Amino acid sequence: MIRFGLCCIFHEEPIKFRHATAKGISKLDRAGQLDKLSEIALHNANSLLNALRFADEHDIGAFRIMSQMLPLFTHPDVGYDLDDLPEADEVKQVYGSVKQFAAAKDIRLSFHPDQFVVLASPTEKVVINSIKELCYQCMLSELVGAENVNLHMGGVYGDKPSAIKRFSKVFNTLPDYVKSRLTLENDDYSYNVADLYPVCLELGIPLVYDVHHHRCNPDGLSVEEATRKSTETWDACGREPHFHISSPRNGWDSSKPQPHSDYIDVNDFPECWLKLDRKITVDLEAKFKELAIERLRNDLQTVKH
DNA sequence: GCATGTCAAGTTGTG
DNA sequence: CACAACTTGACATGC
Repeated sequence: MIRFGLCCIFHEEPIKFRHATAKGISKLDRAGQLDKLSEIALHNANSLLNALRFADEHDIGAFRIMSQMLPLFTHPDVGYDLDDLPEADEVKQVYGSVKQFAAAKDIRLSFHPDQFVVLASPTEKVVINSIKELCYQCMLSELVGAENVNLHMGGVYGDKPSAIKRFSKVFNTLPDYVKSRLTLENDDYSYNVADLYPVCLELGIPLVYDVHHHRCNPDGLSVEEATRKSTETWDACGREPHFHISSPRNGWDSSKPQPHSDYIDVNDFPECWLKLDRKITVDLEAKFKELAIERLRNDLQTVKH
């Protein structure tokens, strides 16, 4: 009933994704830049396919794809189009294999743009860059068959309702291939489920419920209530609910419960998720990645809940 | 080789 | 006011 999701990378399994720095790339001439970026893009595409094979063999039903699959794609100076890469055809072919494999094995794919993507920002330039990044990730989502591109609302700027209004306004201007993939996740400082639920319903955006963030940043809702509200937003578009879980590295009593620990403490796993009589996705945000999934699965079976 | 400092980008809270 | 935290360490440089 529960499919567990792995986020971005592996801890022990030797499947690696490569990066590039703008500084390093800038030193090359344009042809050299595209050669290197192409090489990394093809490497990462093959790693993604290997990641899905691993997932299939280990009963992992979801995988989050790292934003840097195509490094520096939206960078103002060294950014590029997929077709600029010498190996664009090979890269696209591997993406096609990824899409086919994920569909055949029912592995749910998602993206999680990083903190620089803030549609609610009052700074126009930040919004423009954010939209550019979302267009990139949604374009890639189409090629590899990813369902979700999951966002945070971002900053408050001293006035939550105004920030949410700015978000809505920008959201409505986005092209369909972007709009149809975006989801909103409650965060650990600013926006909780109570804040996001109304705007998610209004705009038809599914709400990804992160129970760890909810515990760091409570809103008066119980875990059960927040789970129900989130589930409702997924039902509204006929899709499978998607949740996140992690455990605090320094324990719940510390002043900083936000940092993630190596594994998931089975006691942090909401009992109500086990009782939902339906298929759900739970991404594990834990440093030890595939090892954490194996351990949690084991703990859930052996530890009385 | 291996150590260590650095890396495009936003926003918030802590020490 | 610098730094860590956020979905993630890897790359570049210097010895």
